[in-house]
Amino acid sequence: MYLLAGRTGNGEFLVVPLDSTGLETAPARRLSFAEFLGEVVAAEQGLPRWVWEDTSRLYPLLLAAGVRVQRGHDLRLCHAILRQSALTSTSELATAAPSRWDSGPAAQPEAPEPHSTLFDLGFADDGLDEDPAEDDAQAEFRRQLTAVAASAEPGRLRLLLAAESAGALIAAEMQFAGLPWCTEVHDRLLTRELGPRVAPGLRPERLEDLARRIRLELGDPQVNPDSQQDLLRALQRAGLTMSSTRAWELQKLEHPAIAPLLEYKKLARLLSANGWYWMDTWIVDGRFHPEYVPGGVVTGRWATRGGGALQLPRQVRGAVIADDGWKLVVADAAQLEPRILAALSADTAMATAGRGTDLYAGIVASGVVETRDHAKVAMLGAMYGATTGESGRLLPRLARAYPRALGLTETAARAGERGEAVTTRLGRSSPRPGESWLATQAQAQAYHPGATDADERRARSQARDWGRFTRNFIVQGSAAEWALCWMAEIRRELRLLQAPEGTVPGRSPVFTHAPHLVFFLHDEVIVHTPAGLAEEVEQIVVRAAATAGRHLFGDFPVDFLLTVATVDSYDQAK
DNA sequence: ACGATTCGCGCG
DNA sequence: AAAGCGCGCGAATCGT
Repeated sequence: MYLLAGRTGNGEFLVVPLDSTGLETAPARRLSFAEFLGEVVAAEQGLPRWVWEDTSRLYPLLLAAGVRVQRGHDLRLCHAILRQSALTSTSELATAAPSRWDSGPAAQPEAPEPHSTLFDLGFADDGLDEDPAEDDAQAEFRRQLTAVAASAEPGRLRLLLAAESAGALIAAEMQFAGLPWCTEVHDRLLTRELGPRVAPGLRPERLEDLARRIRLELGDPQVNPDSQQDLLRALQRAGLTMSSTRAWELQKLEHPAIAPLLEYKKLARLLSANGWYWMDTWIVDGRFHPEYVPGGVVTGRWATRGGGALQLPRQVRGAVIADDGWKLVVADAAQLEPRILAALSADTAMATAGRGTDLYAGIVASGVVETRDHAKVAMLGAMYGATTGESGRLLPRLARAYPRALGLTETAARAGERGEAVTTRLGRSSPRPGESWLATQAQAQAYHPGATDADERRARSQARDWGRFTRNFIVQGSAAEWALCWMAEIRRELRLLQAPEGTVPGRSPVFTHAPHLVFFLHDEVIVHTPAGLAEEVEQIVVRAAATAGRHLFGDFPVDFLLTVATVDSYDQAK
């Protein structure tokens, strides 16, 4: 059963029961927020799917009131998928003129203030926009159901929409719960690396020392190591030939200034990206509450807004510490993208290489290449479109051993070079290139009177760029789908784990008493769990990976191996 | 003075 | 070691 929910113009909530085609089975009910909460809790007994416009705007209100739901359908996210998908390209939804449903990803009215966001604003705040007429949402839902039903792959699309919507619920829940963060440990780490905290704008002691040494070794008392051009000029004056100040270029050089400079760059990065200012801004009551943006990346991966949650450096992961009596279960899908590629292309040889073992090691064991590093760099090259270097040299050997897998990436690349879209396992299609791309291609056609050699070169290079994008899209996007299914399954099973105690489904202090997801990083999750349940959580996470594999690829025999660890702090994992 | 762009680097 | 994909963010620098 579906329950359509939304807000009316005057702050009331509307709930409409719908049948499987999106038609109402009972009149809409107008409810106060308190009534709405009661309705949600009561309805959860029947495991409905909540249909609403935007999970990221409505669900935080429920979470703040202590209410969770199990299943959802996010109209905004699902619209974006169906609008673009090659599987639904002839549907009314895809062919209609652009509407408000095409306004793009989560147009946030204002940047969230870290200290006054969803966790404490409650629902008295009127800053939220009102949902427009519910008719509109219902009509959109019906268009979506129709588009899916008429598509060539309704089963896959249904799974994709369910997974995307589950992701939206999880994203809101993870932001609400937050990642356990120990500011004392973080502060000690910063002090050990940088020296005692100083006022913003000043260099901590260690950085100041290093800056002094750099100036001394370069014989330039003025040079500012924070200024790239300043630094580049000073390095060139010291006789070093280089075109940038990138760390990997510096590493190749022999000069007494290089070592302190590399150290300076590392520490300056730590200070500016995850220093005391970051800590004060983003850690609230021992929790890091990043804002996740499901569907924020073209391929279907998540993005985040603020805090750089998806770039948490290994350096500071020691500050992610489980509460007393709790543990972190950290799980990482091993060589996810190559495994996805093997399954996508039904390449049984590649799947066999990864059966029960590190896939790169399996490639070595099959005699395709000599070392694990070679296997890895060659695989990445195949998925990213490398042509030169080590990776380019190894590719032919990989192609001989795994013709189906490599054939799939090549086909995807050729499609992109022609300006065509490619589609993931569950039905997310890549965007078409823009007008300027098409214009450049047309311009370079041989028969075009104005075309020059330079035009042609530029067009070919641009076509190859787009080919590398589509080549990667199909793998990265399908891997993102697997990860969504994995996480949705973990969430579902965690809920069953806590159910037997006679709790009310919609209302339970999950985030203080029961295992729950607290972090997601493309192919990695963290569950915060009471220590006594950690073993069961590990089993759930492993089982969920196998289930996700079956959901996407049926019986195709590819393993999705995980590295799983139960730890007290994030840096203890792998 | 201030918004947009570039560089460099963190993550997968 | 680093080029081939996808990102976000901060500081310096550019452009107005």
